[in-house]
Amino acid sequence: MENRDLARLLRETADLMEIADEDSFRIRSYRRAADAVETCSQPIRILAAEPKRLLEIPGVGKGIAAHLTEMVSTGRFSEHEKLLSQYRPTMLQLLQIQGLGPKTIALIWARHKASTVEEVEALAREGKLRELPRMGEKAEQKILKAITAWRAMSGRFLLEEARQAAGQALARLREIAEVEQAAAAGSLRRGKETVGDLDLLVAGRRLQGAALTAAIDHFLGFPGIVEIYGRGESKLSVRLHAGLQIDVRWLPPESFGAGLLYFTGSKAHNIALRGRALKAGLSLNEYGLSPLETAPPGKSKAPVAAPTPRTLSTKARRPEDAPSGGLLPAGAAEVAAEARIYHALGLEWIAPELREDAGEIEAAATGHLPRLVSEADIRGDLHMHTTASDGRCSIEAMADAALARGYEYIAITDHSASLAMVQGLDERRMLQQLKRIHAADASYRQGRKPAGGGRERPLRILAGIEVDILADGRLDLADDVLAQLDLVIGSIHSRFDQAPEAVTERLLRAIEHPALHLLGHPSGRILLRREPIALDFETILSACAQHGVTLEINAAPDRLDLHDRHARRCREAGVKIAINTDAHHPRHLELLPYGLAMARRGWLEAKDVLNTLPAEELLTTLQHQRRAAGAHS
DNA sequence: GCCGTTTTCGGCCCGACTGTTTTCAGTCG
Repeated sequence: MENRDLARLLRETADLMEIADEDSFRIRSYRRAADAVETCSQPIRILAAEPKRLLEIPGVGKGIAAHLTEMVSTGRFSEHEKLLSQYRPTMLQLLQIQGLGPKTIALIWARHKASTVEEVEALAREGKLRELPRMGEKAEQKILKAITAWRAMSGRFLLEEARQAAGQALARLREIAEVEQAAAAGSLRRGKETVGDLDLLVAGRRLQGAALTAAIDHFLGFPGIVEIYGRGESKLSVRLHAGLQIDVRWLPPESFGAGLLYFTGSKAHNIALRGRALKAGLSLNEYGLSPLETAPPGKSKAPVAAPTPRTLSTKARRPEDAPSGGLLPAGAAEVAAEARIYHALGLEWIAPELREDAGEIEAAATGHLPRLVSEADIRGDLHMHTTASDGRCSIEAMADAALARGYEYIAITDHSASLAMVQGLDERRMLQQLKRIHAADASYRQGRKPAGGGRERPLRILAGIEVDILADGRLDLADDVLAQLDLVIGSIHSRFDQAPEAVTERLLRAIEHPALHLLGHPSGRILLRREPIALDFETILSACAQHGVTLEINAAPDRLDLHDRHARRCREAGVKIAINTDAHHPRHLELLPYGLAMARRGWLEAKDVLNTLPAEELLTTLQHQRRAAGAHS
């Protein structure tokens, strides 16, 4: 059992304990232990050989250590099984439905013996839920709506989960000597925020006959595989225990570029490309680009070896400029293979994130593709938490991590008091925190050596806060304190189930506040559990333009709450975007590629992004922004 | 459950918000 499996079992047990109405502190211990196990740098199954070493993990005591030892040695967890026999595994799904909590689930189970989404849905439709205490027609409707939203999300996986699985599966494939090329295609490569299944492509000259059979057998030894859907001439289809489907296809080496292009999609992009090929008398499929059957006599049917058209030769992007921001670093050879096809169609190579038939083909034909923002453009992170609220580490630890990444600045933005669960900062504690940030800034701006080596560099540490936007649009921290901060992020932390008009109104009032710099959760869309709310985004956008407020792309994989089409509208409206990781731990800075993927899908260039500015320019911009807003109000 | 300790128990996780109330339970972050 890997750490992630152990953490999952602990979390599921905690969820079931909640339904069983057990002690909340005990439940919290299970969740904390799950976090600790998941982030533990060493495999628990190794540590478990010496039980003392398990106790060294913070959050793991005698009780949890015994549970871990049981899981590692027997592959089972008796406490988990006991709760499951008492309740039902499907209740874990019910917990994912917005508005359905452990108490309600326990009540529905006690009264109706209903434990599946379908059963609860039926009860709601029959008007039977309203008969339960403290439930009414409104609550029933809300649950039905939440079930619809849940259905839309289920069966899809967060980009992060898919990328991890793809990384492991690709590593397995690359162990095979005959595999010369291997890459992930599909929506993962396009950087979509959720992924339905994985498409992996492999190619090798000797990958046929007995060698192919042996290669497939080797891949089937991949530990996560629980089911084989199909094993055919050109494709293998399996399912992992988490439910994710992986399709592996093998292609002739000369078709690898065409295959990558074809299986990366999107469907709309492929259709448009094929149309363009047809007009040029060519046929495009997953094996290559070739002259049409009906082509004029004399033309061979051999695949077109496509030279770069002269008209594009000066503008064509070098493939190495292109790879997608680090999320899935594509090999230069693979990109070059794709580029040959694009060039043969009179197009520049198009970054996978843009392939939606949303104007990218026209732009590629005329040399007007955006120069997409990339990891190297980002100079700092403007949204970070520390132990002052729910972060795990000190200001200095976060600063060191930023320094190691080569950043020029960071902003420390802990939660404000309304987020009581994490002991958010009230005015008094914010002022104390401000002193600490100023002290750290004074020290780091003199220059520090990054932990991993390298020359001494200065780092600016900005003082900020993530304030809560209350239901009436007020910010939950006094104006005189807000005025002392470099950066104020406003986020909504409660009641996303308000009517969209009410949430829009709430955001508009916050945008008008002279101290607000950045709007978090700007589209009311937290990926993990919700469908987008139908906010009046255009009105929000023009208010941001008027008041100089920047919108945030939150790179945490379960956030990404600014949709790519919103990002693109920001660009058109001249409203800046900040791409932040919302880091609660130094490691979270590595999540930047997820935010970048969203930004790139929204066609953003470096100039559209606030945190590509050099430190001094950024500070000036933030100060100016406050003055402009102040003048307005 | 874990943690810390003036060591074996007491503290840890609470405010905003809604829908159902007629004073508050349940959910969320």
